[in-house]
Amino acid sequence: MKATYDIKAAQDKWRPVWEKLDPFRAKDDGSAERRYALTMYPYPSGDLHMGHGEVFALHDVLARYWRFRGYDVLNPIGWDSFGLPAENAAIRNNEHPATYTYANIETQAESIRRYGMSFDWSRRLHTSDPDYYRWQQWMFLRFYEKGLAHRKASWVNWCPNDQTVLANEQVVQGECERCGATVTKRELTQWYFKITDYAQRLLDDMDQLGRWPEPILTAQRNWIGRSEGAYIDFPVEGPNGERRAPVRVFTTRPDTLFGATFFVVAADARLAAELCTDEQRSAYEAYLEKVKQETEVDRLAVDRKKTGVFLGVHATNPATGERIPVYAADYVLADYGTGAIMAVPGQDQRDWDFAEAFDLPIVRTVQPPDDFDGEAYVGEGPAINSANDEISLDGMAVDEAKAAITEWLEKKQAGEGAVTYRMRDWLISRQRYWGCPIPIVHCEACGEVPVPDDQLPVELPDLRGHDLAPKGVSPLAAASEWVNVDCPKCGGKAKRDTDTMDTFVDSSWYFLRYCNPHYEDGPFDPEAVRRWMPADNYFGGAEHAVLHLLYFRFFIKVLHDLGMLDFVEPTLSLVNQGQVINQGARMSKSRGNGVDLGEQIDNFGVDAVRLTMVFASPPEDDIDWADVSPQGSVRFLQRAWRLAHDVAGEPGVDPVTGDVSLRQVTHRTVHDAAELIDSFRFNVMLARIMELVNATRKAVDSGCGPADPAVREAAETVAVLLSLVAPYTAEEMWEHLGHEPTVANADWPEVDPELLVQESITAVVQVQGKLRAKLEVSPDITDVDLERLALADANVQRAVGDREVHRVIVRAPKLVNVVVG
RNA sequence: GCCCCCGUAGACCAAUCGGCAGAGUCGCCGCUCUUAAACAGCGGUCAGUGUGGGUUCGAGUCCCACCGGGGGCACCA
Repeated sequence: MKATYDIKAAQDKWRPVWEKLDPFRAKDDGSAERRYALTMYPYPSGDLHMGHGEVFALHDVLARYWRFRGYDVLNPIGWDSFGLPAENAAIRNNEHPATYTYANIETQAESIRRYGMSFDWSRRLHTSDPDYYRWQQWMFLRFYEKGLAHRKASWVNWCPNDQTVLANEQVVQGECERCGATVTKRELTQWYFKITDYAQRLLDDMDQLGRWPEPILTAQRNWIGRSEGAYIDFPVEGPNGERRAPVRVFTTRPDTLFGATFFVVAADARLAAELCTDEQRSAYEAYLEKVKQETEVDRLAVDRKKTGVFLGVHATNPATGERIPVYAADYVLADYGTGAIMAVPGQDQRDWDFAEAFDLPIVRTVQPPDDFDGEAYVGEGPAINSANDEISLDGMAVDEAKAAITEWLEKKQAGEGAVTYRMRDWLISRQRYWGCPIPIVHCEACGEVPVPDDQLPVELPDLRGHDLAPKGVSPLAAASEWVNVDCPKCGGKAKRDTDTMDTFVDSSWYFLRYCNPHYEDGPFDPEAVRRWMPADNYFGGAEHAVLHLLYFRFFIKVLHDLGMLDFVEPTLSLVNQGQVINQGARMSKSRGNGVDLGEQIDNFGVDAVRLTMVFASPPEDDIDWADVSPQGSVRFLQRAWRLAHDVAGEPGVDPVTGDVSLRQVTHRTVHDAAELIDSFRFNVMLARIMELVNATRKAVDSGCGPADPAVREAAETVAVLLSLVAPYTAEEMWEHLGHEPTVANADWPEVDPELLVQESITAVVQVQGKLRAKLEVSPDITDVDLERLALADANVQRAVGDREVHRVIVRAPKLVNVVVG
């Protein structure tokens, strides 16, 4: 029976020691360069799950590594503790959401501690604490003063299950991102943050995000959806020829203006109702009623027939002077561009479909290729049918024609070049209880009145259980004592705003608060933030690509513009960990393939689970738990530990007299591990540690023996490197090797550059690209010498035979390639 | 439909600048230990890189097309 250690005993033994020594508290005293290691804070739903296990294990490698390298590391943890699951649980169990929330936080905190994370617990925060959301209300008021938070009436996404509105970002394929219910539309007055004002800067500043994953940047670019084109004004006249106010459209194809044969307004846009004549009123209203019934899913269905209704008025095409009919239809969106389009069936398939359904004329203004047999032609080609008395586009390429017609429109004051974005403003109102109240009072006399700063926080009233049952309006509306207040301005009768903020507002600034979480003079301590931000790395899931990861960028830009920050991006480095799946599929109750983190830890120990998480794949790849072997991780950790057990030399011995070949492996491993961590290749780093363990084992058993100073050096190196991933095992090793706890305070092994230099290197010799010989050469051999050696080699000469040597490519000291005729 | 990422042993994954396809792990096979088995240890095993072209002295790596998987956007004018 080989010597082993008991991981469970080690877990119980070291936790109190670490908590006493508390080595991971950020010093923030200027004694070392600062690094901010940020990881997405958890939502307190039950205990930690496998996903937390992965992201925490990965994040901790980096945080512990930076500390080893002498940085003063800020590695905080907190909880995203407002949100619907707690509220729904409270309704079910007739209790207060706080009860469920804070109980889960304690459960998770305990699990995180057991998991051996190097967090600085002194900075812990919860977004549901009044101390936290107070400052969110304060920032909301600053946004409000700048016109960046405002109320407007609009058709909004409504989740009939959660009984609340949703932001565009929270609707995925027409379904609620949270609960999966089919989203419907409602016309409501809601609070918005004007993220659209920042669309261009959100795009431009991506240049700074050099260490963000490309897929996230692409997703954000798609989401923002920048389009270049032009606004064009169309004069409108009523049924008897009376002139009406002109209507502006946005188009990306101003070059096709001559082909605009009709005009469409979004059915649900106010403009449609305004344009509609009395004769067409009932037809329009019937149509609008039908449109309103449609869900988002219906609307997005493919191969949908085009529908619409004539509004009784005509527009005039400013290029052709022709009267064209104006329709209302649901294929035009009210809140994109101007809510109205010029329809060019010749160059747009949607318009083509509508033209066919309503028997409208089709004029091509771009010449399709001879072999084109489709309907609308959207490709490149020379303009045709595009001339009037003042301008002719005929013969021009698309880009040239766009520029020419835009210039003409601008000269005629009938339009202008323009850019629009697909992204909409961020809808932040939620008709639910467990969130940050919006600090606005609605006064009968004064209208919207901000709650004065000195009356913050607006705390949530004490509601629980059935008080919180969804009724389509916020549960806060029923708390009459809370709702009815005196107007802060005139003292008259007023009511509090009863909506709460989207919890993505909470997560847009928590990392600023971490820098000094007990700061009392503002949402964050500007000096502390200057010292720590932007975060040096952020670990978290890719599911937030166009949610949190967009919102927090927006928030930082606004705070910058408010003069509160001197940077414009929250972090320049982001890593998205993959998901932990099982048997090729996401874990779920219905599949019955769930894996419980706690059970895995009970079976294999914390260290083996963490090691498995880090070793299984590159951080950004999914881990299929069916493909990995926590038992193999246990085996490796025992092997590593056994090295410490076998070391026979005394502590403090100078390793220089030790076995050189083992020392070379040790030093090479330390050197490479640093580079691998810097490039987030943690799985490869672990492979290198395993290699070192194997080499040391060999040295002990059949090499220099357990008493050689190089063996001690190697074992100590393994302990330090391994502590990044397996802190309990590393601590056991460190103690066994005769050192005081904690290994976290050990010095990062210094690399001796001389031990990285190899005395000889294997050069390969190819003939016609095929391997023919290997030569042991000095690493600093010259091209000339290497070529001579290679050509003299018997195998090479045989491969060359009597053919003529045309060319010899030499890449000393690694390779020679002989090209023969 | 448009855009992005990824395809390497039975599985998970390595392979700095284009330069010997294999570091590590799992699995499997054999041996050692054991009364036996498990555990553990030691040794071994298998691919020419999704397919087809191209560039190059040389391609897993660069380029093009296609196939397969994952993701984003999508009636956005």
